[in-house]
Amino acid sequence: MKKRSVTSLEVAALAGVSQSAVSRCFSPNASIAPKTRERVLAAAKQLGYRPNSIARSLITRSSRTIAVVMSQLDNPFYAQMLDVASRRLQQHGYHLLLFMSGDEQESASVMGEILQSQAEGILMLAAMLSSSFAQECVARSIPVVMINRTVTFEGVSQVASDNYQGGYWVGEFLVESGCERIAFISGLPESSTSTERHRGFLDALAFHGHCCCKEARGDYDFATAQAATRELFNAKPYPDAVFAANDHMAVAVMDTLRSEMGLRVPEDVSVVGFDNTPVAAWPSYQLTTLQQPIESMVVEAIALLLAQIDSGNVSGEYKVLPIVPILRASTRCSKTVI
Amino acid sequence: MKKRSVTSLEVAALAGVSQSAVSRCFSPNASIAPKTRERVLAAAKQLGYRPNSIARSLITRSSRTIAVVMSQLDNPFYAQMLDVASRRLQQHGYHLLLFMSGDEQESASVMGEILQSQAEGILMLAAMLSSSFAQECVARSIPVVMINRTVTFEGVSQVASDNYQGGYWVGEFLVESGCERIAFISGLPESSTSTERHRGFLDALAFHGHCCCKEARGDYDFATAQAATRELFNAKPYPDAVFAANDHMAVAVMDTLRSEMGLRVPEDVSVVGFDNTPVAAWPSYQLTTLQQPIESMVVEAIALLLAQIDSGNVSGEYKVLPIVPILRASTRCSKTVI
DNA sequence: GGCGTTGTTGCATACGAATGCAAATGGTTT
DNA sequence: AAACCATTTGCATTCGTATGCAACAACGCC
Repeated sequence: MKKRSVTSLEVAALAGVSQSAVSRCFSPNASIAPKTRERVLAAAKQLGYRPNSIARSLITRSSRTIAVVMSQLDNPFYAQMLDVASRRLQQHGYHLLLFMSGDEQESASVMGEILQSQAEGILMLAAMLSSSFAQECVARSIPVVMINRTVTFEGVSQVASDNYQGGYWVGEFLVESGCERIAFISGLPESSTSTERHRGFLDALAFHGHCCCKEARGDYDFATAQAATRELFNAKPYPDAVFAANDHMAVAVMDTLRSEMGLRVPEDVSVVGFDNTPVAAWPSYQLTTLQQPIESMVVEAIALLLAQIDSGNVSGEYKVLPIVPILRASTRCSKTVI
Repeated sequence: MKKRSVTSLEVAALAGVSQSAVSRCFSPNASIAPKTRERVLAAAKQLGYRPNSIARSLITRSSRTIAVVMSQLDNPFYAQMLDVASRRLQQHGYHLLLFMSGDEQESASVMGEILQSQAEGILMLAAMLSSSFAQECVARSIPVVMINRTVTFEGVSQVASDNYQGGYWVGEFLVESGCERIAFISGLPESSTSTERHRGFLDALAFHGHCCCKEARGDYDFATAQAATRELFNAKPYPDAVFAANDHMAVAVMDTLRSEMGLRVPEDVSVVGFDNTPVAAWPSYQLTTLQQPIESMVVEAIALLLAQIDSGNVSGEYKVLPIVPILRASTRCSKTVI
């Protein structure tokens, strides 16, 4: 059935050497005479030989593969992370096995696949990890790094941007720019990013003697944010500021305010988002938002993974990276902010 | 160094059977007594055994892996395709190995990696394939399917939406809605999607006795489209319609017209995009555009791949899927269009 | 009870490359 | 020419699982 591929043995025969010699030609630091090497490479080229990395993985017991688990790809923010992760892993000579995991049960089958696949590390991009699999990974000393999801399992590493600080900054900024009735639209309640932003935000308001006048729940997507906006603005007095837990929703808020409520941004309502996605910079929105250091987060996460793979022992580390406020025209500004 | 993982041999020892019996418990349709199976599964569970799919791949000579090559993930259109592809492959029991390939030289190293990885099929999402690698894939009977990139190599399959027809529709529609000075912003010149759209568009204009008043080049991204817009509108008489080769650019055009030129859409200028990305539906844009059947394209591409893998012989097939016009408020409409 | 039939099981081998070890090679020194 | 060393090479084994084949058991049938 399957077509036989060219093996090192055939190359060896053609070059008149042993299979070992062929192998040594394709592994760095191996002892091989330049002349032999040349002859072998010529034979390999002639036959179209490529080392079979599956066989190599089996004998060396290292797949040089990292599994990446994601829950959504429609958010450009995570798509960009995947982009960075992919290029970065390629640079380090690792392959990237991609898995999408939605509900609980799908997640179980995905984790099963990953464990069988002999991936050497797992990168979770905004995806959840069940406690039992976390344990199983630790038991097999497979490092796991979660990005933007907090979890309390022993041995699981985390990289996150400082969502609390970001939320705090928004609260403080809106108060200082003179907003009085400040509303919040959350993301998925189970996502720690949303809850952290929320907590920081409320703490800042409280510190300045304010409180959050209204809250609604979104799902990080356009439609729910639109519904949330209608809910927030269903009765006067309207909020004069809305903090949405991500840009995607903030943009939905702006669109809804303008097209359905006839309100202006920022004159009538200030809007703040989170993520600094490309859309936030578009002239139509000019959204004030917080930039997560996407690239650094991914780079840091991969560094953690590879370090743990190299050292051989998994350790639950926790990195928090600072967030940068991006001030644009979707918010009133009564004073200069650093 | 490497921690030894639990093998079928250890499970066999614990269950008091041979290694073969353990293997048979984990392969469907194998001959195994229910009682033995139960005993083995219990032992496997106790030890935390998972079959090593690398060893399995080596002996069965099938990796059950598809390599996906992309050039960009910042375009949500392709991110969505990847999403669909991933879930679909998972359903079929295949793994997805992701590669990003930018320039020529990177592409060569990526293709080398793929060939070594023993992937059973290659899906190119808007990425280019060099002639030599196409040949090498055919020689190894590895099926290759390209989505939205045309290529003339023997044995390489293609799935595309009917870009020509889409472009034709736009040309016809703009003429019929009374536009007089119709401009075009292209995508990357080497992408067949852009050239096909362009060709259909020009043919339609010509058929109706019009021509394209001005053209500019974009790169499918926001910034270049903005530059292109400035170029198109640097002198009067302004175009009264712009067809951008994708939504991303169309949105950039609208933003630039509104914020920099003080022009209204669609009163002063009609704008048409391509792709029907989520942004196109946002209230601020209400972009008339053409919807590519993303899901069908990917599903079709994967069906082609798997069929060729099963049958064992690669064949260069070519599928064109119809495109659906989505009429929104970014264009004037002087007559009812189907 | 002997025989054929069906269903299970274990043995042995294969997949393709990496690598420890010993043998062989080649060059240099005494 | 012998002895020595450094380098290169081949042999044999290994990784963990699948599978053809033969042995075997259980069972019903004549």
